[in-house]
Parts: sequence; structure tokens; C-alpha cells
Amino acid sequence: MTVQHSAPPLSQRQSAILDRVMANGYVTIDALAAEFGVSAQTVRRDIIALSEAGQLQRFHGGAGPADAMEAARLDYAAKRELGKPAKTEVARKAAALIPDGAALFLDVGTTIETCARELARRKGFTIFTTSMRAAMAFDPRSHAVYVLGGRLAGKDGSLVGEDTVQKLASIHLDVALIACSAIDETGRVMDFDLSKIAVKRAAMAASARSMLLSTRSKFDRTALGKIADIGDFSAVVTEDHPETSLALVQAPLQE
Amino acid sequence: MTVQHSAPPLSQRQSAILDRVMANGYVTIDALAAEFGVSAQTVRRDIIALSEAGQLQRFHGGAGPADAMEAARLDYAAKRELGKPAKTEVARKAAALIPDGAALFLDVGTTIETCARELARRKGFTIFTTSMRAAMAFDPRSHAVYVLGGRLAGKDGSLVGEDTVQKLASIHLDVALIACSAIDETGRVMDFDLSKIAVKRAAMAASARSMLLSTRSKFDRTALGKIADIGDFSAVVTEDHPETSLALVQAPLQE
DNA sequence: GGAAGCCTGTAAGATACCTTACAGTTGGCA
DNA sequence: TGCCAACTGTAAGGTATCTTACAGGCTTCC
Repeated sequence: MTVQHSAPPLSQRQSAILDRVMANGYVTIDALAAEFGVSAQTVRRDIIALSEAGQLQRFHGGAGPADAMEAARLDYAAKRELGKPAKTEVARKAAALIPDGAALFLDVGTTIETCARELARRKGFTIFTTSMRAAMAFDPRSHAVYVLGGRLAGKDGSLVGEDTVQKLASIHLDVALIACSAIDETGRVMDFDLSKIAVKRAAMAASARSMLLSTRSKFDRTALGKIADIGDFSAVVTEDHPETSLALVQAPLQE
Repeated sequence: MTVQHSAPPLSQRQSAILDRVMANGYVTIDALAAEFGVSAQTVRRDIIALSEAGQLQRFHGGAGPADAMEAARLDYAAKRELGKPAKTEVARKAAALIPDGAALFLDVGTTIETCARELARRKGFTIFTTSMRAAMAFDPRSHAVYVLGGRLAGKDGSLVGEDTVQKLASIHLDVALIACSAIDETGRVMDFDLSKIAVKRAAMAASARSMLLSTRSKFDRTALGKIADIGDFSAVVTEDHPETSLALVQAPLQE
């Protein structure tokens, strides 16, 4: 079994620069020059080489990540922009409905992540989630964060696995924040990803209340599998202007 | 139970800017101005406000993350710099010893993460890990990545839990890549974090071979708990200049 | 109505960075 | 030794960004 790298040769310093970029997300040329004890121009040359090799992305004054994994994250990030303002509004409204100190399940999804960042600015939550990106939003010193393990499924940092369901069965949570792919005319809440549906249902079963976060763009559409009926949720949070075909509940949750 | 945010009020656009920063890691002012349809100067003002609020960090031409979680990551990243060149060397040497397509356990730690990024540039590995940061280094389309769940323990994205040990007991891996805090004069490999020791031992037990990644700065020191004896490892990877008090094995692994 | 406050856009000078070009250093090789 | 290639540092001029300052539009409130 051959041991070989497909990547082109990198100097020690270039490799170190890559490390820093991957770790910090963004580094300035000045910082790199100071760290390695070389001139800014030398660092610039390294960055140009790495940039041309597609290893990172140049910015004015520094460089940021741009490789396979990060590029996927950017694709993923770009996807967020589609429903951006609506997502943010939904996330903020949902976060405002969560009482302090609650024990929560956080589903996978961009809206949930935005909500997670909103919640992370408070303190004392207990979080169960299958989304690494949602988990990373929290400071472990301010919150108790539990990540339900599994196989890394996509660029979104989501984890899927059979154990997840049974682990959820053994705990009790206050609120499950659930995302979906579609809500059809009859009020069926649906998702494209079958592997995640079981997790969503288990999370709902393990929680006293379930909250569905969905932009109106998901309404009157259909998807592969059914998660639940819209009536199974204690609250459905969407944008204002509820000109949809469904009656929406938006009452604050209480313990 | 009161529902309130401790954070100061943010405009819709400022909040959206934060979202983008958290998602992309770094955004340029031009990109933000174009996205929101406002002038660069307006975006700059938003960024200045957010920066003064400690929500993000200003850079020449854009802004990057700098809030609680990310700041912790930066602290963590700063820590890497202590043993930087040595860590990189160890990581690269270790990665070169791993045969293609191997099933691996990746421990928590900066050296392991650097090694993970090195491995991620190849294809076909099966990865089990308790480190979210290590997991994120891989593209799930090129590798099978399994994250062993647990409680988010620190800024390093590490997960600890009781289930982890028993889950490891049910699988078989080729190589376990293990990190440690110290190796004392008698060859005892030790760690400061007791909660992680059980995981390391379980991973070693589940793997045909174990590889210890350690810079020489860890040698002739001691720590809280013992992981194993240095003889329990199939290979110990450290920097060149093996002027240590221990005989080190650095043989390539084969299946 | 009118003043005050806030947000926004525009413009000019100051600052920081980038590019290009050239020279010094090092190491390999004949 | 002499030559060449690769790497690095320095410097000058161009470009981009930042800062500061001012003006217009909008809302609030008297």
C-alpha cells in the first residue's frame, strides 16, 4: 500500500501559513511576517503561491481559507443567502421565544444555526444537537453543549447515525427546534433527507414542546418524507405577513 | 422566567453582517456593500460598531470573527504557536506513516489537527474522532468521518462522554493517533485531562496499532494521569534530533 | 412647522497595502 | 573558482482602503 501525497510540495513556512489560515480563518500579512520573522513581501509571495495553488484565498492585507472543505462551507454559506433576511427574522423570533436556561434540541439547518448564534449570546442553556456548526456557536463555558455523534453527512457539519435516536429516547428536553424542507397544503411537515427524519421525530418525542422554524418559502411545497403534522408543533415560527394557507401559532413558551 | 437578551440591540443589517462573518469566517467590505445595496462607508460604520461591541474583528478591507466562541478559538490558535514548527513537523511525519485507506482514530489536540489537515488532502480514510475540529478538516465526500458524540468540553471542539468508550469497544481500527500532555523519565505517557484518558485508552484498545504524536517539549515532564507506557505504542513520532532520554521507534506502518 | 437626532451618501486627504523591479545571499554544480 | 537558480529584502510608484468632514433625507418630538 503506497504512501504518497497528491498535493504539490510546500515549503515549511507555506505549510505553516496554511495551518494558521485553517485555524484562525483569516490572518494578516503583518501577523504572519512577525510570526515567521520574515518580511511582509516574503509572506506575500507565499500567499500568492498558495492562492494560485487554490490552497487559500487572497484578501487585501491577508488571506483566508479557500480549500476543499472551506470551499464547501462557502458554497453552503452562499446557499444561506437565498433566504437570508427571512431566515434571520425567523431565527430571531424563535430565539426570543426560548426561556432562559432551557434544555434544547437543535436540528440541522441554516436557520437553526442562525438561531443558535442568537441563543449563544445568552447564558445557561443546555443544548443537544447533531449539528457541529450549531454546537460550535456556543461557548462551552456559558452553556452545556452535547453533540450527538454520528457520521459526518455533509458540508453543513451534520451528523447522522442510528445511535442518535436511542440516545434521544433516554433524555428529556424542554424544547426541540426543528427545521424542515417543506410544508404541504395539508399541513404535513416534510424533509428531503430521510436519514434525518428519524432524528427529528425522536427529538420531538423527547421534548416537552417542539418549535418549527420555517420561512414562508417552504410553505405549499412537498418533499420526500413526512416528519410530522404541523399541529404536532407547539409553535411554528415564520416571517411576518402570515399570508399563508395555514394558521400559525406564535405563542411564547413557558416552562 | 424572563426572556431577554443581554446583548445590545443590533440593526437588521448588522445582524446579517455578523451572520456572514460567522458563516464565511471573513468577508470584504465590498462584498457586504454589494450584498446589502449600501455604500462601503455604511458597511464600514456597521463594522466599526460591531467591532467596538466586540462582536467581530476589523481588518483592512473587511472583517472577521472575534466573538466569545471565536475568540476562544483564537486563544486556542494562539496556543498552537507555542510549539508551532515542531508540531507541524511531527504532524507531517506522522501523516506520512499512515497508509492510504486506513481506518483511524484521531485524538484531540493541535498536533492531531494539523495531522488531520495533512491527511485530508488525500482520499479514502475512515475517521473516528472526538474532535470536531479534526472532523471538520475532512471533506465528507472524500472520507468517511464518524464523530463520537459527547459533551463539548472546550474551545478546542473536543467531545467527552461515557458512551464514547463503549462505542469504541465495538469497532476495530487500523491506527489510533494519540496525543498526550507529558512523557516522564520512566516512559509513562500522561495527560492532564482525566476525562480524556479513558477515551485514549479505549481508542488504543480498539486499534491494531497506536501512534503517539508528541513534540520533544512533552518529554521528561509529568502530568495528572497515566494513559499508557511508551512501549504500548507501535510508533512514537517526534521531531528530528532525538536527543531525548527515550529510544523512539519510527517505523512505517503496514497493514 | 421646526429643531434635534439618526442614518446614509459623497468627497478629499492620509494611510496602508500591492506591484514591480532590482540587488544581496545562499546553495548546488561543473 | 565561477556560474546559475532559488529565495529573500529593499525601494518606488500605483492602487485601494481608511479617516474625517460635510450635506441630505428621514423620523421623533416639542
